[in-house]
Amino acid sequence: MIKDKDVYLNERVEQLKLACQKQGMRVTQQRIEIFKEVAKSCAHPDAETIYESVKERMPNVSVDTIYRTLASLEELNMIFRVDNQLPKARFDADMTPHHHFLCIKCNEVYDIFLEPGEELVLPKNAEQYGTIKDVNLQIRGICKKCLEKIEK
Amino acid sequence: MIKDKDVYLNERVEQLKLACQKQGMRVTQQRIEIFKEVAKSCAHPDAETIYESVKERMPNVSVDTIYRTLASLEELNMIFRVDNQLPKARFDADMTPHHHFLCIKCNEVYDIFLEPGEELVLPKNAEQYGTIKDVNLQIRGICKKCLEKIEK
DNA sequence: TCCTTAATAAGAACTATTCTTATTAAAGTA
DNA sequence: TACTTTAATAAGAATAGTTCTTATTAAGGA
Repeated sequence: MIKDKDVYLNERVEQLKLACQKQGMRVTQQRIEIFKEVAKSCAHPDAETIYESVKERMPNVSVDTIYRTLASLEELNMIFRVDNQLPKARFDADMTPHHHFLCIKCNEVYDIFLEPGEELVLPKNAEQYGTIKDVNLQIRGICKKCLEKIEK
Repeated sequence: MIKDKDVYLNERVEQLKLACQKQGMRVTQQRIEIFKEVAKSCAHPDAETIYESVKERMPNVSVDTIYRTLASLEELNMIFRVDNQLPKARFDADMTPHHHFLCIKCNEVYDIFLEPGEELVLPKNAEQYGTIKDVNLQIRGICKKCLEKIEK
């Protein structure tokens, strides 16, 4: 049974509200709009993109609020920053464990989900360095779309 | 038989010279010094750190040369950029395949080498996204040193 | 409804990096 | 070895992404 996108989004917004209350953080309109913008995108948007979209609905929103809010959403564990070597930070609101394929041509980020039962095996001596908080597999390459363009 | 550090460094500098010649790039003093600085460090230094060190031997070296040279060394496949979520890019001259443990407290980067015979298993559907050029496993956590500090 | 203060808007400031331009030096040639 | 060409450099200005400062607003408890 496939969950409706709006239902999913509403659920996540409710989670955000609860998380805010738990942390004594206020549930502001900006926080909700910015979170929704990340949560409904599958493009792993950067701050500027989020700013442009949110501004359409909230014309007075400031760039600073975007950055500040993204940082607070990160602290609340509602979104995370996707590792990349580009100057702009990119964000992802899908907190289910997954990895990423980054295209070195178009900078698109694709999600890689493990198949059921599949599990990422860590290097044997990974734990000797300290307490592991987060594991991230980045696969860099040229995506199918770009490969097609090159062929032409 | 453990290879002497200086021997290793000289070997790598020779590789750099060959790579430059192959690409029609000039073997400049700056290129060599900057490369050596990255190659002899195990701290995955950032551009500023490299600049400060190189400046001791070449007082007139410019910040721009550091960045430009690091980019050209990257193109020559003599160094690479370590993924991280911090504002400063960090560099690694060890091109043997390995992964990283990043401490979220002190920002130290530790190398994780696979044991002989060990191999990183990629997600089954990783290849469906395109041609893979590079695979990178980042493990984020709190390093032993920082854990000790916290205990005290 | 009022009050407290966390969160915000606006724009200045900052930091890492890149660009511009005149100068230097690598390396091929005479 | 000196000469020539031009890639690479130094210096500092410029830019891009992000963060800070301060006055104002609004969330949410009283």
